[in-house]
Amino acid sequence: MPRAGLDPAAVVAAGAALADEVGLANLTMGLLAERLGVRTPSLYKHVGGQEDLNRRIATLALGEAADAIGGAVQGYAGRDALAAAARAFRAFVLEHPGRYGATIGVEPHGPDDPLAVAGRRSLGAFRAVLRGYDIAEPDVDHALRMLRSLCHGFATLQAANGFQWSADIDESFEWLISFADRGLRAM
Amino acid sequence: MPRAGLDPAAVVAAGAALADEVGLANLTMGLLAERLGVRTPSLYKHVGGQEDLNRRIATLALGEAADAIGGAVQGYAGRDALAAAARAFRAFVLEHPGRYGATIGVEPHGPDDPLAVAGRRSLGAFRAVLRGYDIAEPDVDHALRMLRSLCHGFATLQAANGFQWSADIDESFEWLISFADRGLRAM
DNA sequence: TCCCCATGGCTAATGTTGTTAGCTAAAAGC
DNA sequence: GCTTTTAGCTAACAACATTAGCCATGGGGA
Repeated sequence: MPRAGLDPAAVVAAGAALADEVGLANLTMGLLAERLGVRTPSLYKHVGGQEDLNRRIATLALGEAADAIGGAVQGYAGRDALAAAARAFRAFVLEHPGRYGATIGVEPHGPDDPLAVAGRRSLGAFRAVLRGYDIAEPDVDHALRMLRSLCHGFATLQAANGFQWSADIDESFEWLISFADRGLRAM
Repeated sequence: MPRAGLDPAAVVAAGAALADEVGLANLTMGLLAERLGVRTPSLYKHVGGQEDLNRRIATLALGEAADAIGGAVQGYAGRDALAAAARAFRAFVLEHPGRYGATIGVEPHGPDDPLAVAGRRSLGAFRAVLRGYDIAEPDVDHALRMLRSLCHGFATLQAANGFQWSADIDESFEWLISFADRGLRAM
């Protein structure tokens, strides 16, 4: 019985990668165990179960998304920052649909939940973009929600193949960035 | 053995209602059968299985959404139409989170799939709103995708309790409608 | 160096859920 | 009234998540 040398982080990382490959809905404990060269019940030594695994994948994903967006925005402001953030977000969702899907519908257990921390961090990356615009304080929260809805909606619709008809999707996304930029500058 | 008098439509309607009650993830064939006063395997006389049931619920939901939005828009144009459509859409998602959730990630099997027909119909309701603005033809598809992303993103984020912090959510949504209206009028 | 014990792996077993097979009685058509 | 279709049933099976309980590994202390 040679040891596999697993730990929670390795299990979560493999779970996230597998979710991206086969889709979150097809991520099964048995499949993940097989991928890790281990029998299914062994996973329970590292994660609490499927719900806990999903939570941890979501936390990982939100942290990675925050890094990706934050990194992309570095050195830019205004329209350039907005475009960089939006593109980085969409790229992340399209490259990692499984782990991003894990973030939908999970709620933090409290303000100290790592999930909540990662969520605030990724929100902060978007909030930084808004500092490049001249937005009155009471409007900032609304603008943030608008940006988030726009990016989340577009990326998830595309990931789910929700855009059926002809027009080019990349072009639509660039159009959408311009639309948001014009609106924010006009405030 | 008295007959229950079921048919596919009744099963799908009950499934949609149950999904709204307990959440799509908790919609189980056994629970639905119990709700209908029937044993689980009997459901398979009316629907092909869980995937088929989900598809049919999605089709129902898209049709209902199209009706709700189309009805709300009647007699309005421009900003009023946009606001009516957006509010009707969000109300539908919040009142029927289960059946709306069923629409996410399902793909039509072809252009004649009832799912595709219902999808085009609900899209048409949004497209009608855009006719009240002066938008150049090549921009219409992009604007449509923008509207859809905005409404879908906002409604699903709210349904998943994705908006944590303080600001009032209804107020944010109204703000978002104004934002979109200003942007569309400025084209 | 040797022992010990915490721990990560295993097998076996259980409960839940989706699904199929095959039977039977109720309805519907002639 | 007889036949045919069919909607319901029971029984059974397969996949999956999870728990219980066993045992070997391997690191830390005597």
